[in-house]
Amino acid sequence: MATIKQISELSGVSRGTVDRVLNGRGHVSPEKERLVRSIAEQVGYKPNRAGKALAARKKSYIISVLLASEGNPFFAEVISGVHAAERELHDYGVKVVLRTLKGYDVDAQIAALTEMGADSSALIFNPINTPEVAGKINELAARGVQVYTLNTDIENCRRLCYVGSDYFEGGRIACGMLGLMTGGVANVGILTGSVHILGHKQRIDGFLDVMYKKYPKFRFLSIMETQDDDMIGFESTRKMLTDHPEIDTIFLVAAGIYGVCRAVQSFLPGRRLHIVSFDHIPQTEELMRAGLIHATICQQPFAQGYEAVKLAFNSLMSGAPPKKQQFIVKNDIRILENL
Amino acid sequence: MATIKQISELSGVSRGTVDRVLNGRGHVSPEKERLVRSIAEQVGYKPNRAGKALAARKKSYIISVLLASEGNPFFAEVISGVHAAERELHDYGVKVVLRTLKGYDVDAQIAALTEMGADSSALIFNPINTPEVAGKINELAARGVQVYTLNTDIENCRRLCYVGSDYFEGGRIACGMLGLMTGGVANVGILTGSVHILGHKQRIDGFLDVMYKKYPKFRFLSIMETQDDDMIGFESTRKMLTDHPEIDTIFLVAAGIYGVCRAVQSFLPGRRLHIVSFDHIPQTEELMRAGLIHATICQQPFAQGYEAVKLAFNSLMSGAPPKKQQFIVKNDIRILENL
DNA sequence: TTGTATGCGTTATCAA
DNA sequence: TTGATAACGCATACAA
Repeated sequence: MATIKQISELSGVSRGTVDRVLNGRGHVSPEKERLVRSIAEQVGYKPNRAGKALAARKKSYIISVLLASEGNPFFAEVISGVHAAERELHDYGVKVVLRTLKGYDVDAQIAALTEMGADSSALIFNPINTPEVAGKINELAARGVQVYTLNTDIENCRRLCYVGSDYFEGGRIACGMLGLMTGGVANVGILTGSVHILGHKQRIDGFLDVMYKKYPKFRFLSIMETQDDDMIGFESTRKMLTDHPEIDTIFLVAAGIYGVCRAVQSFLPGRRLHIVSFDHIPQTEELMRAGLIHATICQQPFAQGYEAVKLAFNSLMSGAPPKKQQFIVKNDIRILENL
Repeated sequence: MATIKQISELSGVSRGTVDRVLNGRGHVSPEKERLVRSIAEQVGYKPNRAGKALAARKKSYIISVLLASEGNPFFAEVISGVHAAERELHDYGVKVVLRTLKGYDVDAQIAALTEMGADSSALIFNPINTPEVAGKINELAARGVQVYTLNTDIENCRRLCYVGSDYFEGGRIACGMLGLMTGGVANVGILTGSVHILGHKQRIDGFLDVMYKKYPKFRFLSIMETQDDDMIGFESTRKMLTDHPEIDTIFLVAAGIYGVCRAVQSFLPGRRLHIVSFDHIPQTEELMRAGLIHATICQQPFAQGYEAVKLAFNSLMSGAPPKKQQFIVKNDIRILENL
């Protein structure tokens, strides 16, 4: 409602001084500082984003996005969301710079962060969960760069907000779906990406949570890793089905789903297993059309990319950090009919 | 990229003239008009929303939202979405005026449209599908009011865009879910709101589409109406279950779900039917916790309200109508674990 | 018909 | 330490 101009009139100081106070630029006498602050408080001053945006065009903000996404089709939609936000914010003097990395190499990620952080107002990325990366985040934050984590979070650091899904809930949903599909009776095998990856572990925890509380007739027989790889997934599944031919239900926690499904087809031909997976990539669609996977839990990748950029923008424009430390997108059940 | 100022410099005419041409205000000589247009074309002029917004603050745009929502809890989330967009756009000189009506009275809706249309730049509402309302939309459009339909569409009129779900797809998903839950064998009863309401009919069409193509062992035994009312729903269900005690699967197309579920409990105590419903209202949650309803198809009510307002805003600010005539939100499967 | 000046809210620059 | 002023892109009232 109130503008800087009004505050300057009410307090009898110039607009410049009000600006200096409100944006903490210093060089203001303590009395005036107090005066302006109290008046701004009274009138409930909130900076106007349109005005800020217009002024910002002269020296525009840069929001950098760094994704370890190359070769991982899941991120295609995340990137679409980033681009959509970019188009929407283009008029407001914001530049969005996107950079991708292949694989999860800590040194490469930190090098990229260093480079991008140099000229960015905000930095959005999917962190590798190591102390080195956390330290880098703190360093950037200390230099005034707003850091956001996307899709994956990291603990004990000064990131402003995590944008992503609730992996534990995702696992619970997967179990709930399998419960509905099997009538509550199932011999379950789990294929995860890696037991060391936090998100995968949380999905399994969620799955087991529902299983123990709600489905006493679920028997959990085996868990193996795919390393997010189709070949390893094939081999793991072969072994699992050989050791436990009574498995009729598979919980696919991560990638490598094509290899797993091929193994199912090869070693249990004609048998109809109940399979639930995560995310929606081209292979998922193919496997669902083939009737191998029956449901997949999605985590709104588009919204993740879009919201992360918008959150950063709003924070830059309003001057205040996000109110919530987490922006959790809803998990989304997909079956063939709503792929 | 290019601004009005730059175009004026390139073309050697004043900013005022460029403005007159680009916004079709007339009083410009044909030659200058052609000149300015060709240059604007060349440089790919797109008006800057921040600048427009700032200028608009002097005489701000009004976006009116009219919802036949009173007494219908489904719309609570739609309204939340409207408010969220309002907060977001507040800085850009836009006022959002919300008004609600009780029930679906054509005269009342038209009267409200007339009143709100008088001082609105854009009008968003869920139309009753009658020629009178269509005529009113055309009248408003002729007077320069941008009209958007929300949640429900209406044919043969000059509304700019429909924001809502795909009801046919919703029905297909419901059948897909029941297919998964029943193993493809079911005796189905359908309880719709009214066979005369287009959205309800489309959901049933979608359901039958999947049923005939994919589930040959589904037997469709009976369809009755609830009139969106719990008492009528109870009575209809009682009759349906008496006439067809073999029913083990219920497709709940619309409201009145509480009455239906109570009837199921009363007349088939202990029997576990497969029930799928639409939308997420407090009753739905209660019935799902009680294990009566197993899945519900939601249509992103929040996004509907939010996107409709934003679409109107973007259109007002960019001067161009939405590119798409429909903004279809995804249908969303919910089970107990992701309510 | 055309051009100019002013203001929207904010920021940056320059002068005092 | 302060204040005045110009600029961002657009719209409009007014002057020519």
